[in-house]
Amino acid sequence: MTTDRLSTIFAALADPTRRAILARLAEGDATVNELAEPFSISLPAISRHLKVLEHAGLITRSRTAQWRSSSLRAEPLREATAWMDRYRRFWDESFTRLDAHLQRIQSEEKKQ
Amino acid sequence: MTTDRLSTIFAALADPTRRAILARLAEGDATVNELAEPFSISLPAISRHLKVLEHAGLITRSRTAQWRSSSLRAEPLREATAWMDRYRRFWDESFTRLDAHLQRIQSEEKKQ
DNA sequence: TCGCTGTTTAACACCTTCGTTAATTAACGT
DNA sequence: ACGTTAATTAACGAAGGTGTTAAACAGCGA
Repeated sequence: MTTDRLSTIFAALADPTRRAILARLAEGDATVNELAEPFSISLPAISRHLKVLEHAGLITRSRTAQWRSSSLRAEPLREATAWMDRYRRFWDESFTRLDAHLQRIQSEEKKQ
Repeated sequence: MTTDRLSTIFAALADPTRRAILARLAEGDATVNELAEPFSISLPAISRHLKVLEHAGLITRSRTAQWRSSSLRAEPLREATAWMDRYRRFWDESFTRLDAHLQRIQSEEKKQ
């Protein structure tokens, strides 16, 4: 149930191991072994996580010799953020103030 | 596997039906029946989606008489956005410019 | 070619998620 | 009390995610 892009992105982010991998990649490209090192899970498991991230567009992969290097591609996060921004006024103070300001203007316009 | 807050939030957002429900709630509170109306899935299914959203803190629920009204509580989206913001420099142009600016300042400080 | 290192694929188990229908609970109105 | 409306819980099945170990594949280097 679901193959839309946003769902894929959010699903990819819904795993702490994958988020940690992204965090690691933010510091620079890394091989599968390097990425696996901090975790107590097997290499095949990491390999699958990388496949999920790649499928979501959150990483790209290149190979040199027998090493496969992953690099961060955070553009999908922009999409995700863009979606969430629709709800910003429900939490963001400055947005609330802006909203109040606009309402004030509106009600003043009505008076005239 | 996983009960950390951020995972719960992202997992909740990884479903298009749930995102649509949030979109609907952005226009105002609604009962379960009202929320179910646009979808071709059963009421129990909607009821569970609401439970997922509630568990993620994305909605709160109140009851009056036999109706249970849901209302949006987007604060968790702020948390999610906050997490993603760490990667903003990987996609946002203005961030790149800011980054370049900061690096310029830093390297100039080193010269002195 | 052989062996080593790095990584993926295969096969399996387990648990969770998502949907269904049927039954139950809750509160209202008569 | 009874029937109706609103919503949830129960019980079940299909599908998918995550992890494991063992086997396979890929590329290097002697």
